[in-house]
Amino acid sequence: MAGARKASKTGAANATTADLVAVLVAVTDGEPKIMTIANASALPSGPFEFAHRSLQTGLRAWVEAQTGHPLGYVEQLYTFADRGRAGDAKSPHSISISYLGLTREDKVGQGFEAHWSGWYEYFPWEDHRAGLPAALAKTLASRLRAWSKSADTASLQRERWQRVAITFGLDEREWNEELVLQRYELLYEAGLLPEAVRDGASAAVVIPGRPMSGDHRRILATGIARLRAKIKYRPVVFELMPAEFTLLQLQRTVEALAGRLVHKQNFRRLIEQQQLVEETGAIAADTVGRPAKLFRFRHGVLAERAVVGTKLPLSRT
Amino acid sequence: MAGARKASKTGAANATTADLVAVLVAVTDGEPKIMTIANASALPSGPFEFAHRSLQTGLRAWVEAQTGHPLGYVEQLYTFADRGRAGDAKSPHSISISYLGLTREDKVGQGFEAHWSGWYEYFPWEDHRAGLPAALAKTLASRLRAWSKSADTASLQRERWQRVAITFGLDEREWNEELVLQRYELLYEAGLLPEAVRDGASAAVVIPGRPMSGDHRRILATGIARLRAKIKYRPVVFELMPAEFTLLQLQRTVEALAGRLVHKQNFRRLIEQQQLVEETGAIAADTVGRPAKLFRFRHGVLAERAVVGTKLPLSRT
DNA sequence: TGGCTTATACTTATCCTGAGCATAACCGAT
DNA sequence: ATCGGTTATGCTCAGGATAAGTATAAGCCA
Repeated sequence: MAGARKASKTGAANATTADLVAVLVAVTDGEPKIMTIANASALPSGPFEFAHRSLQTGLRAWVEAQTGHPLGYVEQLYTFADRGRAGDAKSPHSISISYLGLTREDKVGQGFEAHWSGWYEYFPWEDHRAGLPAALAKTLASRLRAWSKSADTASLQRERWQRVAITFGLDEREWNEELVLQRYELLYEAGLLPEAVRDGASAAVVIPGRPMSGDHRRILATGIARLRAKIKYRPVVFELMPAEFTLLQLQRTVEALAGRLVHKQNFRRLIEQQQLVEETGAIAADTVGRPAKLFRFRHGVLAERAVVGTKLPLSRT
Repeated sequence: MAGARKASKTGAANATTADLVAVLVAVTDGEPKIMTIANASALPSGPFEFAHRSLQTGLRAWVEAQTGHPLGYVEQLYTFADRGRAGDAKSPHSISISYLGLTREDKVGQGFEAHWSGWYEYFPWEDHRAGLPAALAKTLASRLRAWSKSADTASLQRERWQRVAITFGLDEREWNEELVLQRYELLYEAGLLPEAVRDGASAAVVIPGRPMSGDHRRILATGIARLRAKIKYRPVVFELMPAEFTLLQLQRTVEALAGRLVHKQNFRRLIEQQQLVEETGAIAADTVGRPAKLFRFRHGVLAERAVVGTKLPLSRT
């Protein structure tokens, strides 16, 4: 290794600061929420310090200090450097290491300026459960078309529109709920977000959706995308559920995260055939309609199976 | 945000150094290779510096400086802090940000101490294409069983063995090629790797497989795992292929990465039905047996489709 | 009791996957 | 020219998974 570093002008001059940022998610009454601070304009975060034994313990310390909420399930999201965007070429590099955490919502304790905010406040265009509100759909499409048209050459214009159509599911294309980050970045590039204007884009019209400080809305987009992808192949939804739940509650949680509706009967079949849950024997109270059986997550599956599916035609011989 | 930091004891004392590490992969003649330096004992790496405009440009600069090889396709892998393992509680935190890169192998230029090493040298137990060599299989199983038995209580022993059986596909379980990192970590925990002994494990017997300095073998495991997962749902294999190739060459590359054999006819069907490739019209020369058609990657797919499949029973209404 | 709501069971057509058989096209040795 | 070896390529077939919808059950309330 020593040899590997020869070309480096090493020294304290290259020190950086590393920030830990948390996207902490819960779902309550069919609405996905994220833990926010600073008047709902930022995610819980803080610098990685000496005292922290690891990145995760550092993150846990910050989240607890800022929100009073202990972290349960956590996974790393992405790491990025903040310069270029901030524009200050002389400041030391700053790195953000982001994490996704899953819990159940509970009261925010006294003395904390934290609270739970609905994530669709920040990404109204991501909620397709009831179809996109006509007004928003119209605004989006027209602004994006205008942006496409503002390219210099005809071929660039076509290129831009194709990208728009794919990421937003326009022109007969399917909506793909996982492209959260791509949509955010496209909107940023098109100058349609307050963050873009803040960072120096020519002040165009801006689109509905609450901004956040720094790169936090981008980090949130990364977290939503990861979660939407992950619920499809790992049983992580259950981190967001109470100990006992009905299949409809489970379905509503999934729909809240995915931003789309699922087919009820087929959803049940999927859950049951994978043996992810077991009946508790109890029946849900306080419901309209026929009462539903209560289920609990079969924690055994975590031990029994490692992953689900392959997409390669493996050979058995 | 300012308010969010109140609890912090800020100051230069919390500076860290960030290292960029590359897992640069190529496949030649059906063998996966990685770019190594320092006598094949380390991955290309170097500190993130002032001069670097972004993490990726920093990485590219280091890899080119150390190996002469330009980076093509790159994606971020994982970020981790090095302390605890290194044990030095007083040194400033050091963070490693790792990346996966894909290319085609070519000559390493004069004056570079870099070269391409087969990745199965570091992970002999990961190559299941010809079935695991009987000797290695026997060694592994017996050492792991011994480790399981060395737990204190009977229930802990069972727990350990269940973990072993799942990650290594023992006791009638299926081998899962994606669990590269889990297997590495289990072997580390069991004290069966030179790295574990180096880091202070009681010096037990050690298992075949070349170690690397620092956390580099762990990073490599992360890279292999990511790549094995990714080839199943994104057309990244083509980054490793020449411009024109036969379907068998493509298959051999996939098999090399996955460490398993695939069913030939079904593999072709899969590739063709997804319309990932198109015929060039040419025919492969210099072959035994019936000559094969040459294909090229249809770059169009990247634009046409964003992702492949969902696992949710989406509703159409 | 009828109407509303949600739960749950089944059916049907289609598509995807794993596995294998059969044939085609080339080479080299006899 | 033919046979055997080798790889390429086409095709079939059964079983399982999926998408979509129909039908029935079991509560509540007016």
